[in-house]
Amino acid sequence: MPAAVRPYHHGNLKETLRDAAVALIAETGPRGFTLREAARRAGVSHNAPYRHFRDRNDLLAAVAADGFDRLARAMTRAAGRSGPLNRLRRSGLAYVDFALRWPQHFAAMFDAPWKDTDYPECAAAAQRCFGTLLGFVRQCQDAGQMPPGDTERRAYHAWSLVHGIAKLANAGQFPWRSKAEVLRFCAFCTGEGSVGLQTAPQRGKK
Amino acid sequence: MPAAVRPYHHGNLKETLRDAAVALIAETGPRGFTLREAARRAGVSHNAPYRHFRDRNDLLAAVAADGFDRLARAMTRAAGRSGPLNRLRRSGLAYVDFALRWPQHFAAMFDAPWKDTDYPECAAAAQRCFGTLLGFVRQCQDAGQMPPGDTERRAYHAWSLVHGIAKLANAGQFPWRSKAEVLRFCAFCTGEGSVGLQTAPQRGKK
DNA sequence: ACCTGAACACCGTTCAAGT
DNA sequence: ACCTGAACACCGTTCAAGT
Repeated sequence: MPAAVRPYHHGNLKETLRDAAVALIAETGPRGFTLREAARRAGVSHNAPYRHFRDRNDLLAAVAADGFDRLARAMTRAAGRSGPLNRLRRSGLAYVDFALRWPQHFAAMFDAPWKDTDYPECAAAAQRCFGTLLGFVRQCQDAGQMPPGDTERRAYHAWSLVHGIAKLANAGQFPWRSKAEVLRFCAFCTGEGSVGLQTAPQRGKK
Repeated sequence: MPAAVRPYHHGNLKETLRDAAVALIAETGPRGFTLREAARRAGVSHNAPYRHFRDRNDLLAAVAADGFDRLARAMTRAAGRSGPLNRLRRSGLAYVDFALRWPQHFAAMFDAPWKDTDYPECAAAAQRCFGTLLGFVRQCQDAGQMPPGDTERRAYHAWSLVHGIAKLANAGQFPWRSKAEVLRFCAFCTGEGSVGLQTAPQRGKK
């Protein structure tokens, strides 16, 4: 057997399996994904994956970690080089865009049970992702475009908003059918001089 | 066999199965839930459920619809009889509280694939749930506590925020370990004269 | 109408065995 | 070290059959 037919003995079976899992999840969702089918696509026996992953959840965690890396890159890329507040908003739009573009990948990142046990590489990737957002919020504060203090909480606040939009959109709970409409809604939520839901100014009070 | 031993021939097998599913999901998560185990707990054969539910997803949809009903009731109850803005905030807190108290039920409501096919009773229950929120936003606008117009979008905005908080909390993405801390964060997000993320006032601009 | 048992084609996971 | 085949205890779903 030439090496081209069996390249899995050279150490890249792990990545091959992860990519097969990504493709499989993209097709049928995290629930439809099976270890045996991933192995089948990688051209190995149904329990070869156990040489590289503890169990099914461990492979899902690898998919999730890969997703967090891609998401962080997409946010940084989208932010560009404009003012801090616009960078924050654009990264939020990129977050929602990512979720709509790779709904299954997104589900593997947040709905999988990888918090049950320890999947350090996955938690680290998620932390890097949040760190990107935190940096943008800090820049907004440094530039006087957001109130000072509570930097972490404000970043978690921004994350919650875009995460909720992404999740509800993927769950089909919004009336908007196209991705463009959802992104317009996201811009609505983060626009108008706030990155949140506006209340009327408390006139006459204090 | 006395009726007490076999009460399932009288038409309440459907509810019994749904409650068994709820309990099962609460114990092991939506993924751990199986039709066969639910049937076992209900004391019927492993395919008796097919008399009442099309398939596994159909039973999950019944669980989800039940969850939406409970959530809507919890939000209305929590709102109480104070001012409109406080009612909106309290219902948001109740939303997050519900998600933290019944994480698996909440997952069945939003992560299950019941949007793939038609589960009308589930969609209707979700709509009633959103309608509660929409009513509170409208009352805020009528009382001049939120800017007029875009009522639907503002309600979806509020929903997105609390949904994101609930989801990220249940995914273990927040640093806060206790429910009380998460609820305090939720109050932080919806407090301070806004129900969203504050940006600094655009001084000097228009 | 409602429920049952047997059957089919799948899973995840384990284990002894091969190179 | 890395991979395989057989085996175990599960699934969801279908179908002919029972009352």
